[in-house]
Amino acid sequence: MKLSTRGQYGTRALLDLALHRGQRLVLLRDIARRQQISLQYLEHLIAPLIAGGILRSTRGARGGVSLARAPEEIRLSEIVRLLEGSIAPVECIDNPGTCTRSELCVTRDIWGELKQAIDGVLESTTLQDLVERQKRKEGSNEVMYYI
Amino acid sequence: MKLSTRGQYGTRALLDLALHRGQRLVLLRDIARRQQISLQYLEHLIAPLIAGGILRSTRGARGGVSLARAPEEIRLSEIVRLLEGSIAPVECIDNPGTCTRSELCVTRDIWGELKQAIDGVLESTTLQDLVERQKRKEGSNEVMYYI
DNA sequence: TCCTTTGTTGACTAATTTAATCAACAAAGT
DNA sequence: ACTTTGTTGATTAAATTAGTCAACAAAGGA
Repeated sequence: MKLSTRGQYGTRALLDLALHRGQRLVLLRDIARRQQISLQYLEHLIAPLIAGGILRSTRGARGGVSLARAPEEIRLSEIVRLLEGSIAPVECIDNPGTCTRSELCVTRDIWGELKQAIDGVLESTTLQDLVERQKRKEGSNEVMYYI
Repeated sequence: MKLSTRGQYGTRALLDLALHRGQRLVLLRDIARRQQISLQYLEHLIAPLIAGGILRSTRGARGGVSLARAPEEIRLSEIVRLLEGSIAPVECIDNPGTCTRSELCVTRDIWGELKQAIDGVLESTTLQDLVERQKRKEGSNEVMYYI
């Protein structure tokens, strides 16, 4: 039941981007530095996020990335799904055909409820929620969001 | 965010045992057959359940396994923890020291809430709940619990 | 006592997944 | 042209998963 580094890093990267967006595009290099993620690894996490319509990017000098939508419109569930695939704890939730006992299996039912519980948290949290939490958390301190 | 076969098979095996317990001990061989799990693999899943005080076993002829406690007293959270380890979706929930940013990291906070949500489902479900669900589900039919 | 049955344990292995890195490329600006 | 920045595919080392093999331990029965 572990989240891989893809989901962890990807979420951190998007929060970092949401916190640092301004007039100009944000450089992957800067996100990588602030979040202590290897740039080359981060580049590979970016691709599915662009394909999924969460990120926009521009190449070349003065290029960089930006959110394709408002942070209020980006849910954690979407980020995790794009980077990790389905969050169903077992295969047979998404594909009942993979197991012949699916129809009568009550353990399957429970794993389905588990998936709903997970979904509840991820669906109800947006990038904006994380931004606000972060600002509230660091508010009184003078700390910046990992400069 | 996947459950491994250890957690899946282990839960199925314990439910099977709860459904089939009677006067005599239940044979691992029978559980394995009914649940379509290799006996040799099942044997390895049994060990941590015995160590964890969920199962009791007797060797030799007329031997077998039985629940060490009433099914009402066995929670899914315990089964999963014994077979899969911590259900925390990221390391830093259990060990904040593994990441230097733990204190100020709001993504960590969210993964903590995710863990709580998962725990909520697993803590609130007992083996007896699964037994009742199974009986209710098969009740009107004449189907047996995977003979 | 010896044999059979049943659970226990440790060693090993093949396949898969994870977490990256290397390297060539594409596009945008100067 | 040249530099900067993102894009993509190939490759790899390490870890994890899902088992199997095989020797052993204990209980009961003949």
